[in-house]
Amino acid sequence: MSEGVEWALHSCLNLAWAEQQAVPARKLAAFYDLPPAYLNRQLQALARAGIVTSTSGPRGGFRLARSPEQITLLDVVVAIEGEQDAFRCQQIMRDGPGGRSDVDYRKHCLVSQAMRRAELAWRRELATQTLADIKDSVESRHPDAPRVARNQLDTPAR
Amino acid sequence: MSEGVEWALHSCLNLAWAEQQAVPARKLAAFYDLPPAYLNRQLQALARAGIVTSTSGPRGGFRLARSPEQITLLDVVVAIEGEQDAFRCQQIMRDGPGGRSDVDYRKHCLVSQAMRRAELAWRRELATQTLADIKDSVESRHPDAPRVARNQLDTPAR
DNA sequence: GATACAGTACTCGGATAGGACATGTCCGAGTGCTACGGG
DNA sequence: CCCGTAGCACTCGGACATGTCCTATCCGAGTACTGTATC
Repeated sequence: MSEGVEWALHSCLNLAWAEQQAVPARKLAAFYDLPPAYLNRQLQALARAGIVTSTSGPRGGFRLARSPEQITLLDVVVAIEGEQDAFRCQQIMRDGPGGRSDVDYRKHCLVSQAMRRAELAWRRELATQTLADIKDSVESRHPDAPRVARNQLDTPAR
Repeated sequence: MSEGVEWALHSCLNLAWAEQQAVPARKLAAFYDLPPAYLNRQLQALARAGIVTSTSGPRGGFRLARSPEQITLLDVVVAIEGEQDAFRCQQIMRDGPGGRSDVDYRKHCLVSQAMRRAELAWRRELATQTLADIKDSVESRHPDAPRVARNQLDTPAR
């Protein structure tokens, strides 16, 4: 799995703490000392998925497109990794003895079904947890986290 | 995820139907029209993991190292994909504000914990299902599957 | 006929290329701010 | 003092290199079989 997922999740948390203030990729990258241009690329993926909105120009940047309660971890993972499952059945049974080309073995092959069951368990777990859940957990353990984040992210007064 | 996982699972099933007769990689590959040398590589990984045993020379090949009841899908996946998790925390919080280099954020970072929860659900589902489960399901749905497999895999009498 | 032995064909195992995707970087299009000049 | 406007700095967005891992292949080491010659 791409490490961009980790970056995206932490960045979304920071965006949540930034309230609705637009934060440029440069600042989100500086927060964890990440390559700014590359993080920008991941944030673009989040924008395409409708998780964040982007604004160009000065005072521009990214902000959450909806409240953290309505953003699941699965949303973020899918935005970065893509829709397709990790295990994708190649339907090799079609070339086996008795294989039919008019059968969709992604549904009928029992190996595929078993792997899909595991994949669904994974997705269900990710879909259960929202960004707000993690945010609340962090805040209850580190009450000053929001203040620290805002301090780092807010544009310094000129 | 590597497609070698799919090949390995189907090949293990075929090895189960071959009973304890050694089957060379060439025949397992011919079963689904796969590249023989590359499948051999995957089978080597299974051998290193102790899932199958290998025998060189004529009448040699691979056979299951233990009964299908004692081989979980997780065993096969780990043998091919490796031990490490799909999501591996890079501990970017170490470079963030208040980050400590003496803290293992793979355990303490809540993002990492949430991702790990999902990963554990996935692994648990894979560890629950054994090769025997799939084998029995296939046999109950296609009673002639074992015979077809043995027909294809057994060395023709000379 | 039984046996020893050399040759052979077959198999795994690891070393070796090729290609696809993740990673990382750079520059252009667009936008809002800012400062200046005029009314 | 207020307003319009030109310039500018900043941001995203996509196009362009680089590295790493999956995919695929080939050849050598080892082994069991087979056939033959000998006793």
